[in-house]
Amino acid sequence: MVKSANNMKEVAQKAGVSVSTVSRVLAGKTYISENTREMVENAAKELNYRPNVMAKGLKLGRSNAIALMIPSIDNLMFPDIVRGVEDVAQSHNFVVTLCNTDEDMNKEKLYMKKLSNMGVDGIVFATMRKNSDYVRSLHEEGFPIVLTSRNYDGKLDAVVINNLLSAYKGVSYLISRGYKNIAIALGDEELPLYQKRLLGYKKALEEANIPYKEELVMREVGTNDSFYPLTKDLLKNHPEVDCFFATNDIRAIIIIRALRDMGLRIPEDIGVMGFDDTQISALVDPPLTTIHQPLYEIGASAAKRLIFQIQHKQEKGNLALPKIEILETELIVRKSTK
Amino acid sequence: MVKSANNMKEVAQKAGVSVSTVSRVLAGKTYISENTREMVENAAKELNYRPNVMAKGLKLGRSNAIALMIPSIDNLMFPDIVRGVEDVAQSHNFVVTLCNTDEDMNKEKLYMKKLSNMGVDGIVFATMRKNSDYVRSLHEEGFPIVLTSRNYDGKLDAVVINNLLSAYKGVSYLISRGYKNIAIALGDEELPLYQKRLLGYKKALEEANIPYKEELVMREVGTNDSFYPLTKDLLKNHPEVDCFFATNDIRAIIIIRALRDMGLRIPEDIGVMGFDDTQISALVDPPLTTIHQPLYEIGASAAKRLIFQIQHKQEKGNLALPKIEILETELIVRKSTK
DNA sequence: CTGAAAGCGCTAACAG
DNA sequence: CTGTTAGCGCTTTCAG
Repeated sequence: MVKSANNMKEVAQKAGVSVSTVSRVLAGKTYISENTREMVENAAKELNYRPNVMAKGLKLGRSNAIALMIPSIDNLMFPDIVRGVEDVAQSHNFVVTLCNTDEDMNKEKLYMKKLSNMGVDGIVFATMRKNSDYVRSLHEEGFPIVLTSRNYDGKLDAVVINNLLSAYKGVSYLISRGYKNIAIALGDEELPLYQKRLLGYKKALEEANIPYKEELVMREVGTNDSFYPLTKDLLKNHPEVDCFFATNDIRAIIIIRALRDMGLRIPEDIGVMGFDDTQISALVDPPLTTIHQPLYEIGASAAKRLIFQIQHKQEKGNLALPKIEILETELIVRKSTK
Repeated sequence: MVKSANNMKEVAQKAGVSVSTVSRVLAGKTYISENTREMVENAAKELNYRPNVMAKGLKLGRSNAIALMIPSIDNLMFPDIVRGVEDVAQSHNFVVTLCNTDEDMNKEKLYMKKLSNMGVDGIVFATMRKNSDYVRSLHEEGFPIVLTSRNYDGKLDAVVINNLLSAYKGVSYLISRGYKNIAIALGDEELPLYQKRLLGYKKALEEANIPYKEELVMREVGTNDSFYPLTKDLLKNHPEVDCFFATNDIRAIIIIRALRDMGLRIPEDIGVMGFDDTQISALVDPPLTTIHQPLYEIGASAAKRLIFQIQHKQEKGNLALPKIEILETELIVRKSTK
C-alpha cells in the first residue's frame, strides 16, 4: 500500500532539524529561534504536511471528536439540533460523528462500544430512555455525556425545555380562544416529555374548570399514522370536540389531513395546535399554530456543555457536577387555530 | 488525568498471557487453544475491555470512518442522503463524520485538512463546485473520494441523476397536460445540475414547438426567497404564464405562496411543479407534483462506492478507475398541477 | 533553544 | 499455539 508519506520525519529532514523541533514549532507553544521556525514552516508547507490525527490522538489521549446520537435525522426535530451541535463543535475544533439509532438499543450500544474508547471524547444523547443504563454506566466511568430533550434525572448533564409549562401555555391559549373540548394526541408515553405534556394539558384544563376526560386522549399505536383513524374515530364518538392539541407537528399534520377528509375546515370548523415548530410547520396548509422549541440552541448548548466537560476532565481528571439547562419555548400563533 | 485504564495489557495480565495473544483472540483470525481463548474472552468481558480506536487506527493505517460534506443538514435534500450514507457505512463497520460547509470553501478546506490524514478513510462530497480544486488534488494523492449530485467530470467517482432528462420528463408532462406558457425558476447557475435542468426544459419546449423565451426564466438573486417578488413581477409582465417549473421543491413552495397572495388558486388558475420530492412536498398544500430523486439510494450508493474504493486502495495500493453511477428519477403527480 | 529517547495501545512478523 | 520485538506518528520529559 502506498503510504501517505507525509509525516513529521520528512518535514524534519527537509528542514534539517529533529522531529521534536518540528512538533514544537507546529504546536507553537514554546519559543523557537526565528530561523528554524521559518525553515520548518516552509518545509511543512512545501510538503503539504497534514498532521496525523490518529497519532496525535493516541499520544494525547483525545480525539477531538464528539458523537451525537439521535433516533433519525429524517425526523425534522433533528436537523436543527445537529447544526447547533456541529457549529459549536467546529468552533472548538471538534468534529462530530453522527449516529442514527432508530430507537434501537442494540444499534446504540454497538455505536457506544465502538466510540467510547478514543473514538470520540464525549457523546450527546438525544435518545435517552428509562432503561438506557449503559449510558449511565459509561458516565459513571467518567465519560463525558450530555443529554437533550429526553429523560434526565439530575445525575447527567442535560439541556431540555419545560414540557409541562410549554404544554400548559399552549392549551391555555387554546382555551383563551374559546375552545372548550380539546382533545390531545400523545406520543410514546414511556418518554417523560410526553407525560409532562399531558400534565400541562391537564393543568390548563383544571385551571379553566374544564373537566379532564380520558376519552379525549388519543394514544399512538405504532406510528404517527395511527392518528389518522384515531382522529376520525374520536370525532365520531365525540362530535363536541372543537380542537386538537397534538404533541408534535407531524401528528398535527396527520390530524389535519383526517379532519379535512371528513369535510372539516381548519380553523373555521375545528382547531389544531402542534408542538416543536419544525421547519415544515410554517409551510403546511394551514401554517401551524405551535410551540416553538429552540432546537438549534438546544444542540448548541449541549455541545458547549459537553466540550466543557471534556476539558474539565482533561484538566482536573474528573467530570464537573451535572447541570440541567432549561431553555425557553414560545407560543407561535399561525393559522391552524382561530 | 484518570486514564481509561482498560487496555490489552490489563486483559493479558488478568488472563495470564501476552498482549499478542489477546490481540489474536480478539481479532479471531488465527487458531488459539480453546483454553486460552476462553481465559482471554472472560478477562476481556470482566474488565469490560473496549479496543482503543486510535491505537488500532494508527497501527493499521485506517480509521474506519468516512466523512460526508454537505452544504447544510437543514436543507431537506440532505437528511435522506445522510441516512443512506450512514446505513451502509454502519453495515460495513464504518462511522460517519458529518460536515456542514454552508457552501463556504474555507470551511470545507479546514475540514479536509483536519480529516484527510487519518481522520477519515474517505470522503463523500455533496458540495463539489467548479473551482473545488483541492478536492481534485486530494483525489490525485490517492485519497478515496466520491461525489454526489453536483459537478462531476469523469475523473472522480460520482453518483448522480440525469438532470436534463428528468427536467425534460417533467416539462413534457406539463405540456401534455395542456400548459403552454411555462416559466422556469432556476437555481445557482454555476452548478451544472441547474444548467442541465434548463436544457431539459428547453428540449421539452422545442419538441412541442413552443418557442423558448428568455423572459420566462427566473434567476435566483441571493436566496430562495427572491422568487417571491420574482414570481409576482413575472406574472405582471407575462399574464399569459400558466405554469411554473421550479427546479426544487422549496422554490415551488415560495412560488405558490406568491401566487396565492396574488389571489390565484393552484392548480385551478395556475400550475406549479417542483423538483426533488423532499419530505415536505407531500405535506404542503397543495401536495406538490414533482420529480422524485432517490435521495436515500444516492447516499447509499455513494457510501458503497467509497467503501469499495477504500478497500481497493487498502488491498491494491491504489484507487480503482472512477465510475459514474446514474440513478433513475420519477415523475410524481400530486395536486399542484392540473 | 534543540536533540535523543521513551511511550501512547495496538498489530504483525519472526522465532520457537 | 504463543511470546518477543519492532514500530505506526506524535508529544514530552530530560539533557545539554
